[in-house]
Amino acid sequence: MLDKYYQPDLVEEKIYKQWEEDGDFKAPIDSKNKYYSIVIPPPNVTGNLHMGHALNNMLQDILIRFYRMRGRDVLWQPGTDHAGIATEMVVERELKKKKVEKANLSREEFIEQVWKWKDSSGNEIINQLKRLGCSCDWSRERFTLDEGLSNSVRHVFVKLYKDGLIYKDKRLSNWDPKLKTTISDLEVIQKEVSGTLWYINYKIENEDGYITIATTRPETMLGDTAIAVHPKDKRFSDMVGKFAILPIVEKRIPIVADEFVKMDQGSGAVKITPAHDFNDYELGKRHKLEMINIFSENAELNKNCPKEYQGLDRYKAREKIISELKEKKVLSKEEENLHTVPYGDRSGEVIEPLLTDQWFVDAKKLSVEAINNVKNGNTKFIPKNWDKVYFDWMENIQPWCVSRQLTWGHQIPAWYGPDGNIFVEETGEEAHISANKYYGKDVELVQEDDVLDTWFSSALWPFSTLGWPEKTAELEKYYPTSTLVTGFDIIFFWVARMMMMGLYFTKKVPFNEVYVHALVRDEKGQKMSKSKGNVIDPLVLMDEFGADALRMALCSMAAQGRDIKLSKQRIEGYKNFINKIWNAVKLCELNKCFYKEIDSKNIKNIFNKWILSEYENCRSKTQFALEHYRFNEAATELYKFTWNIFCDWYLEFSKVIYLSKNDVDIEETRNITSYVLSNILIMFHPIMPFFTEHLWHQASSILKSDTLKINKSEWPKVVRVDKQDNNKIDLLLEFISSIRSTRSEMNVPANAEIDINYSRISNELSTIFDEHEDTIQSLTRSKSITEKNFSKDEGMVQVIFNDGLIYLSLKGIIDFEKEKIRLQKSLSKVENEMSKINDKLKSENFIQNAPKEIIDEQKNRHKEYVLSKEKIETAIKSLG
RNA sequence: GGGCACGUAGCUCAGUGGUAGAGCAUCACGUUGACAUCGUGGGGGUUGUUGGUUCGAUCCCAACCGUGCCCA
Repeated sequence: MLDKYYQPDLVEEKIYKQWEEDGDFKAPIDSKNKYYSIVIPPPNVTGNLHMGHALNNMLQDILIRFYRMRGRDVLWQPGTDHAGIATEMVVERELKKKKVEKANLSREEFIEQVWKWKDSSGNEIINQLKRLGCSCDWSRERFTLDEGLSNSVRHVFVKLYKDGLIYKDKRLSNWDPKLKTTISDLEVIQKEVSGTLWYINYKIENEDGYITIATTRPETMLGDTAIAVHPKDKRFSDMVGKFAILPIVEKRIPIVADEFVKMDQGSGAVKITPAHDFNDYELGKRHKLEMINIFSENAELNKNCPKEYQGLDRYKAREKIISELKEKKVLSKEEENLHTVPYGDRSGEVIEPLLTDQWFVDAKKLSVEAINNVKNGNTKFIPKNWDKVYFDWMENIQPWCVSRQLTWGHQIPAWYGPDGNIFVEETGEEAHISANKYYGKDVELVQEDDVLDTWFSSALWPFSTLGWPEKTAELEKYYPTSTLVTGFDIIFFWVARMMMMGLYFTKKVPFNEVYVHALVRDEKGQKMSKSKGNVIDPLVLMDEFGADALRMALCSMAAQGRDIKLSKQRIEGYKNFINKIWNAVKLCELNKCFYKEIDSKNIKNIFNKWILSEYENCRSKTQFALEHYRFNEAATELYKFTWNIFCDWYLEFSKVIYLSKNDVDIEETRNITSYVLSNILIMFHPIMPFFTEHLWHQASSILKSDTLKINKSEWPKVVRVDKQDNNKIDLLLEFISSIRSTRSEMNVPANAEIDINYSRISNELSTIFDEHEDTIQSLTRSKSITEKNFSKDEGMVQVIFNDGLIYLSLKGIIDFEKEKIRLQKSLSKVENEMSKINDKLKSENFIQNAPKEIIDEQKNRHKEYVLSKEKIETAIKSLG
């Protein structure tokens, strides 16, 4: 006998352990079934499970378990990435606590510290994924910095370099002065902030006049090398070609014309600092301007500035510049101004565009195939409209800066000779061989200090984790992966880059389908963030409601193209649902249900036929939904069937059968109940793995027992049942509902037994009364069903029902005034509907143009309403 | 500025070219041998606004209003 309640905290861990010990998640390599594979979006080693992870991984787990049950050879490849910046920040913080400064450690010493940290506290998130129930093949767990993956990274870097797709260049890139590294465009967040727009007069050389420029960053004027105006701007046309004198520095700079300048902004003239602004940089290249770098790596002014400014921080410098300009009386105006400022995603620091030597990937060339393969459908986005986002970015792609001035990561496999010549090879030995060839003698080489962007290694994830560049059996069997499940926020960071790398190196797309899911927000629709304090911790929710309830809640809300606003109440609702199933199983235990394969063509009892056909309807819809990533539909279908059909109706019907003396029916009902219940649990298993597994063992006597674990069960196959008599059940359900509704409206106490009377009913209904009297009595709490004409003396109240005349005898209970009001209300409802249909049927346009089925349908509805109307009117009249 | 979503019951959300649904909340009745983590029933909607296409629009189209996100 089952316990009173399901207690997730007592069983989840044990169940998971068992699955793992039994190797249930292991990807088969040798068998020859169709495959299904997913690579996990590798969470960052420093990470903790947040709601986004929970949704993302739960959806993957549903797909993985679903296809495993459908007999596919399944691989869910797990792992983590090394998260260069994030990890360095964490470890630096830890070291500081021990009074150790990173700067005092050698590269090797620091890396050793990071590995130590990773081994002790790095993989927290993996355990959290297990708590969620994720059925990854943990024996294949990978880390972007492990040996195999590092080999792939080096291999790719060298190949791209030799193919001319990676190059080193001095270019303007985003410099994070706090982390002292460059970051890619994608790691820069543009924020709108209010600031000041300063108008400064630059004197024209050898003239009395001046030109007024407007700037939000006056401190950069120390690096100005031109002033630009729009070529069509008449205000300045006579100044173009002349020189202006840069205040403070007192240096002559040209006034140039360029279409880039916006005439209606500021004064119409802008200062140009090519070494510290992306637009100015492009303009500077067009006009061959000098590029003067005025910042150090801390964003302090360097030796290219006047003495008194050197060493000043950029904001201090700004103040000093302003006061000096005021002194010189060349500051003509200050204006409040909204403008965008770039911030570092990780550090939160204002980013400084800086001219530095960096390594770049020629993404433009790689993007061609990446675009084509989405256009031709080799990779499909689901929902489809995400391909627009993908195309938009891909078509405007910029060179990808992949070098980082960090320690933790893949050190770039490039070596410098004494004269600075570069040798890019997979190993130091190979670099030496090339160098020796080049110099004709043995020389000392120094390896590049910089490491690669973490996303560079993540871009190889779908194939590097399978052993590439070796030709492994895994790669052969499971690549291209079937599906990638991810949030839209990393389409650029990750999906796009995997496409480029995958296609270049394997000549195949890395995944056939990309399912892009929503963002999880708080219940007010706000994005969850630590600073807002509105973070809902999935671990806390799992403690409170169990992993399954959380999974079911997320699943039923995972509608395509819509964000999820998660509330506790919703999760609690699914906890209750689990309890409902639990109790249904308990009832089946009491009724001695047992599992046996069924012969669907040979079912005798009408209720059993009916539930099987309802079940099949649910089964096929659920399967379809899961095949098409309609997670919420799958959850809803199963929920509705289980609660509103199986429990609310079928189990109630079955109680009546068990009370009968019909042994054949009882036997069959026990069997069918068990069959349906088993398959409900199997279908729920991908969504709610723990409690379905637990029940499988706890209630093994009544459930399908050919597999020891539900985990190993097969997804149910189609069942074909005779649906001929389903309309009888429909009529019965409708009849019972009408009686219940009338009882309730007449305020008949729920436990009072009543008499049902009828006259002038159809043969169909008459048969139902004959065959299902017990059921009707049980489900309507009535003690008799008798043919009898209306009699006011017996307190008869008419039931609003389409067939015959049905009355409840409510002698002593009935309140005639109340009854009149009730009937009037029904009447006006009916009249309202009738007039709507009447209007339609009267319209010639409708009759001429609408399809025949629709017209017939409306006519039928009309007929039914006419009957109801007559009946209600008679009932009202009879009350006097 | 460009682009993409979204606007349906008090709340959170499904859905459909022909009777608009669910969960939660709410109200009434109820502890009958699975379940009060429950049962039965009720109330609650001008489907953001205005036009257009159509016999018919909540659904398709356009504009507008409002909200959110992405890109510049």
